[in-house]
Amino acid sequence: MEPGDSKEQDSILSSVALNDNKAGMQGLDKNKINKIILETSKGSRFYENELKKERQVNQRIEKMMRYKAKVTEQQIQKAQAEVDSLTADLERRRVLERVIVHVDMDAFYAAVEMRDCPELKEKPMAVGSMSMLSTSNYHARRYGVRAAMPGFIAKKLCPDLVIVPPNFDKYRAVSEQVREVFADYDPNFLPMSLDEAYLDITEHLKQRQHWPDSRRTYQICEMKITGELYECETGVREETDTLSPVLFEDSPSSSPVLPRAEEKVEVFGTSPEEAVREMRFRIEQKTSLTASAGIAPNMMLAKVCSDKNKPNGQYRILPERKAVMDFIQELPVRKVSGIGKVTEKMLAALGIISCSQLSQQMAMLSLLFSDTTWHHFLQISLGLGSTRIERDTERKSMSTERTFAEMSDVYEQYSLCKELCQDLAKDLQRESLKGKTITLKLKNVNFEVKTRAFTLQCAVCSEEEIFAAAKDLLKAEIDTVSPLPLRLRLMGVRISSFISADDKQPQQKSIMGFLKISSDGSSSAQPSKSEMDSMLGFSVGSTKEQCIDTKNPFSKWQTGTGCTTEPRQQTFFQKAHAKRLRKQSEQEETSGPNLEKILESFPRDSPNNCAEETQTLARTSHPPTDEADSSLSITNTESKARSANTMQHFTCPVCFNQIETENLTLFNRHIDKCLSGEPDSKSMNDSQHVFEVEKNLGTQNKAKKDDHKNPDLNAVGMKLKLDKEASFPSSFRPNYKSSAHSDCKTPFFKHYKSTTEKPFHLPDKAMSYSGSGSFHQTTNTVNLNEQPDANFSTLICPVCNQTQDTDDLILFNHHVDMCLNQEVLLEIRRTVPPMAQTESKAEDHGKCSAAKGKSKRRGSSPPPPPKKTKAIRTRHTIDQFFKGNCSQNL
DNA sequence: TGAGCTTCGGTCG
DNA sequence: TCACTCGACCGAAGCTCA
Repeated sequence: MEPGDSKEQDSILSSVALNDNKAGMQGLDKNKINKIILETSKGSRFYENELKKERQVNQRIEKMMRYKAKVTEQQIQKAQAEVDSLTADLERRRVLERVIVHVDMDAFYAAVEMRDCPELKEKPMAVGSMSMLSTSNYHARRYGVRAAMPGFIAKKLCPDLVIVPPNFDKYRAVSEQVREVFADYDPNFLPMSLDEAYLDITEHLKQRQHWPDSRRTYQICEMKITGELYECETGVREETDTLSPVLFEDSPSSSPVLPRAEEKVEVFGTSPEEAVREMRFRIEQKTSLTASAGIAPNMMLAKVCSDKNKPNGQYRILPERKAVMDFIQELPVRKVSGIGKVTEKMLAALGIISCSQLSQQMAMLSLLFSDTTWHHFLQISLGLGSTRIERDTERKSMSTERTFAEMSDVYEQYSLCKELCQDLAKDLQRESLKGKTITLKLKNVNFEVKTRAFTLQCAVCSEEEIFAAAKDLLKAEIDTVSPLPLRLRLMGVRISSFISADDKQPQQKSIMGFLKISSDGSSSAQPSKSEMDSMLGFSVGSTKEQCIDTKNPFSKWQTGTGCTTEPRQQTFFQKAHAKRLRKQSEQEETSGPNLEKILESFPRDSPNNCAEETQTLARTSHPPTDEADSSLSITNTESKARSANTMQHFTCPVCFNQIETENLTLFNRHIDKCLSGEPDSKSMNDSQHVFEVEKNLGTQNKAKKDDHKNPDLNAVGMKLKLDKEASFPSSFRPNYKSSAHSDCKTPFFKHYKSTTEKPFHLPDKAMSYSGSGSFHQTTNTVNLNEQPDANFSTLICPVCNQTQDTDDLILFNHHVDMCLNQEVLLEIRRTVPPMAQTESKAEDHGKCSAAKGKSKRRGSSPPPPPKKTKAIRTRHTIDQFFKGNCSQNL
């Protein structure tokens, strides 16, 4: 089928056409509305992209139908047996005892605006903008104007439409009032958004049976006339005719008419219907807004029911199997939350429109769809859903994105990326979350969406850490289309793979922990006073695994952490290191170089340089590859050096010589040469005044080494294998597949520069940790004879801090193992709670399934939703509905 | 082979 | 007057790698 084909135009209607699956939109002239929508959309890039998506769905359907045609009778019979078995199991476990209520405020945002601006009451209005509407009132819905419709199309449908910009602070305040009412019926109610919630009122109803009438009696002013608690809700309007600003004259409400002013009081009964009517009455009294509700034995049904008599109505399914099945039989599948237009279309292709048809073809569905999907279908067809309202379900990801007019300017793109990371970091910190996977989402001007992600080895939460990752993903995309500009219309940043609360505190002392010498992750080349203090053991240090360092001019990735929001504890190795430093410090007070002086030999880096970094990257977005790979991490400093147009002193982290240059590319080359073992004439000419003590130490060691003359050591020592790509253990490197700039040549050992000795001599001998407490040499061969002091190397045990006079890494590993066995175990025994203790803690908090690998995020009532309408992470997903039953039934 | 990761796309309001 | 299709979240499929 060719684009533009009339058949395809009919088809596309399902994509851009009116979705009238919403209260107040029945009986509209859909053809007329769709014609207008089509005319307005046609020819746009959006429309073209929708056509493309439509074709993809059609292909999926064709594929499904081809598969269906090949299904044999035998397969069907086998599938039917499985369906029957599962059905019987589900039936056995059917729970009808709970009374679940779904409450949904009617046209919430629009209703609030109409309440506060009465002249809007009689007009078609919507809340949103010309590009997108959040909701519309019922006058507007008669024209086909609905939520998630672009304002400009809505204007075509209804030229008189008044579009009011949203005021989320106001909606949040009203929502809070509504939630106060909810809490009286179920203190553990589950808010789904600002205007929706699930409640389990089973316990409330039990108590309610014993209440005197007086406790169920309300005056118009929401005053209980008698009883100990004489309360009057605030914000009550005295006049009845101002109570319902939404003006739903055609409301199919099944609830009794609310009391009129002259009646003054209303006594509510003890049944579920009466309790819910009372709740809605109180909401209306308190906010002057109406709500609709559904009452059913589970969440899935309650949700469908709340829509049944919308607006300002309620509907109940009795807790009997027959009542449930009668309700389900004729229910269109599209009415079920979680079944959208694509699933609806695929089911329609199989002749399935209603839930009864769903159950008739379940065997076939089990062959055509994944297990998860057809299990969902089966439960829908049986009218099953979650009977437990779980408030603290685990959030899986958090993101933020923005749509804008075309953006091709690289500088703007990086700036926006930074801004998004900032927003995301704030949200993360608000919910005390840390995640490991950073995803960049890009939508180009043709509406094509791309996501690019990578996963770090440690969870992060700060703006800098997120941006460090996101900017590289962005750079990779910019480079991909280079020299053409990346023409964007949307950018988003997402974080996922959250670590659980328990994981936030390390439970195991690892060798990795040792290598995080950076004390607080501030990671400027010049340690701060606090960092110094920390290194000297005067304050706690970080325990986090390797994080991105945006500020270190030498290293994009380095040990240490920028995760600064949590109280930090020193690892065993950090303590050992601090202890060592303390000793050295004491020694240096009388002799030897001052620690701070040595550290000053590193170039200073601005503590707050991310904006600058963004600019740098933006302006040098297409650097020559050879420069980019080795010096990306230095770009920031480089830019500053360039912009300042001054000579800067840099200390090579490999040979430790000071290099004076204004061009960091040269400095990078120097480092590369050092790493590869080549002499660098420039560096050799530069001053080498810094490490006298180190040289002395080296000389001593050399003398000792020469004494040994071990033939085995010579054999190994002349040609050591060096992992040029990473001069720190490979296991510390982040998983960075998605970026072309993972090359990291200079990190890690910079910290040791702060000491008067080289604890690992890693520049000379790169080792990687094998994971079992030992180090091993890796890959590239380097002739150490070409390096100063290259014909021997001194290894210092990271545990006991004693110099090991051997080049034999096997011997060295053996020594480290021995030390680890002794000291680490002692330390772990002393500081880490026994495993059993941790597990019992998890059990205390977790419910049912909470004792799995993942731990639930815990906490009491969440604060008002930080992100627009999202109050709690659960959504109306099929999964959510069946969660309770799944755990019970499946 | 299966766990983990990445990408795509479905759903909701 | 004009404006010209969002943002958040989750899950499945497909891929990679040990």
